[in-house]
Amino acid sequence: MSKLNPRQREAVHYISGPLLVLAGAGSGKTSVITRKIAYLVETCGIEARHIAAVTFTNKAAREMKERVTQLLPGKTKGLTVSTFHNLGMNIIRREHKQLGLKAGFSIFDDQDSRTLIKDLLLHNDEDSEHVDYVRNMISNWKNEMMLPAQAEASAVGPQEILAARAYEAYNTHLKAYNAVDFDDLIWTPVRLFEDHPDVLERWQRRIRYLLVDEYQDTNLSQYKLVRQLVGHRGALTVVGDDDQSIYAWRGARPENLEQLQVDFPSLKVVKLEQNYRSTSRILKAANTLIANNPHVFDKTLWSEMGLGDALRVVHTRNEDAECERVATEILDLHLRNNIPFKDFAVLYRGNHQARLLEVKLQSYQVPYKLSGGTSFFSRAEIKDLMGYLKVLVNRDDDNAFLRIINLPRREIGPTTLQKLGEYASERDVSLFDACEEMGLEQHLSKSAVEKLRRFTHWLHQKYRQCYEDDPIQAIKELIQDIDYEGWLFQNASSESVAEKRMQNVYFLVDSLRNTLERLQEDDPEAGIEEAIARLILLDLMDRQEEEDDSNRVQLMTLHASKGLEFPHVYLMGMEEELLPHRNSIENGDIEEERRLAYVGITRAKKTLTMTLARQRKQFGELIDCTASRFLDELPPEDLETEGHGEKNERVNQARGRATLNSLRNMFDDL
DNA sequence: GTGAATGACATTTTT
DNA sequence: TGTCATTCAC
Repeated sequence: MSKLNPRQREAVHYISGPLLVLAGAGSGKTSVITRKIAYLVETCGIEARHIAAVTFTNKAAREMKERVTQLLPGKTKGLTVSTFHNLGMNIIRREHKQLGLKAGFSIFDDQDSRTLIKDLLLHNDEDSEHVDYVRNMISNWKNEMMLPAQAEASAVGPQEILAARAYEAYNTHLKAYNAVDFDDLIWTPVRLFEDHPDVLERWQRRIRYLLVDEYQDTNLSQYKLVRQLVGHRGALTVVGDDDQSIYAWRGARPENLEQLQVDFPSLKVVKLEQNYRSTSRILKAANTLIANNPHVFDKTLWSEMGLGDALRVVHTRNEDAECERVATEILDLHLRNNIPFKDFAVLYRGNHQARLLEVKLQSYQVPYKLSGGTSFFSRAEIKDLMGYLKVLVNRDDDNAFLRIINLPRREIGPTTLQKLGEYASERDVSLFDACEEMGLEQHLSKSAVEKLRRFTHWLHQKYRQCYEDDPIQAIKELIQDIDYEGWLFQNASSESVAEKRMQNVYFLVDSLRNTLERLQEDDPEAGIEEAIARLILLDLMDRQEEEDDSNRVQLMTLHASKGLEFPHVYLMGMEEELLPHRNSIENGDIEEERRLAYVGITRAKKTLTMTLARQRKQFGELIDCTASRFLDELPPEDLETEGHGEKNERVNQARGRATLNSLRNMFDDL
């Protein structure tokens, strides 16, 4: 780790009051946070267990933790470096009794929420078309800390009122299921702290210095949580960049940066403007572009990384030519200049743009990694097993119960479940408990009751084994008991798919064991239910991918690229209606799109190539495209345009062919 | 329970 | 134009 520059040092050493670090892209903000933690421990004598650093992603948290551990070997015991959601979960876990939650409470992920909302809407005879709309509304309300009643009171129009009613029902059901969703993980602690100052005080005593990363991405409830934990002490450092706020559509409030000055009149502001990532020309372009947005805090990035190449703007005939160009050029540079594939990243606005590119990369056998897409936890086999685990530790989770009750087949069909559901709601108990009630026999056939009880009885056994014996062994036996492997092979399209899925299942069990072991290092009392909850918040996919540190071209959306850097960046689809996106143009949200372009540009270390197509097939129709307004906002003297105007078209095609031929020859030689 | 047929859809998605 | 999810017939 290199020496800190004066600004960075100032940010690290300032501890006498609240501090806002405006950290431009690539200005070494992670270094500042990690060094500051080390400084607090070593120089200021604050124990690690009294320090908390909060980030948004697991990846950032992991990285930070690793770097702190390097700086402070053996002195990080008890240090909290976690995501907002993880912190919230820990608070809820410790205080669950006050909150009316039972120990093994379930955490509903996006998909679980969706399913529940869908059921609720159908149940009320509403069309289920608005599921996503309602889910978004509920999430927004929760982030804005509005209860269902408040939401309904402030609702405008029938659609919103409907959504607010669904919100009410949704919350009631969550409660009955002994479950919380992602948004609750933040908001529930906030409400708890509001109602119980004594509890808050306890947590304030525990967290004596708080550091928050990516502060521009905090929403209202996260902001509130930060304020509560900090109290009046002002022992707070937040790091953020208003120019990289690209999640406003998800409730993020970049205004929270400005709000700090209001909340803490003594706030000190430090700007980090030296960039250690990109060449001057790339930074100049980024600065020029973002200057078109209004700013509360002005900053200008500069670097000592040399002038660098001009930014290239490549016009192509259509999206096919665009992808072809990117794919062949990467392969060409790889073969000719020996540049490893992992030094390239291709960024785009929407996931669909990756499809054609994938085809092209495949045809040239260029290895690539597509990030985004289905996460580990949305995979069916993982959801299945998680369903079992959830019911195992939380019998009230009807959602999980319904997922697994007939999987694999136990000959328990919809009719049985319907009747069971009616009986359960009549008796006001969970489905699981309803199975065991004596009265059930009057509502269901003898054989149906028996099938249900065989299931609950079996699960009870597993439960006992979990808590009296080895939980991991119990889970392994559970998987064997239901012959999940057999079920996978029976249902998968091919053997290799089934094998892959079974591997995922083993991977999950393995991760569970690791998580449990690590938890028990800190707290020998930690049970399997804590490990399960922890796992839901972790994206295992990341780690699985990271393990094979492969040499592949990185493909991702602009959003996903935030926080990363690559020597050579391709920015595809620099067109009006794509970047800025059509919807954003309609809503007038150009500024966030501009920040998105800014984020993309600032990912590049050495070269940046922006591509666009003259024509693009959209929904089966051929559309003429206009170059993105953002291209006009870049300094022309730093751009090198290629393929613009009809005349050059033939030259380009010829060049494309020549490139291809030379590549073919090289392949033949190999 | 499965497969074909239809129809709606088509931004971004840290947890 | 592809994709997906739902639906219907078997």
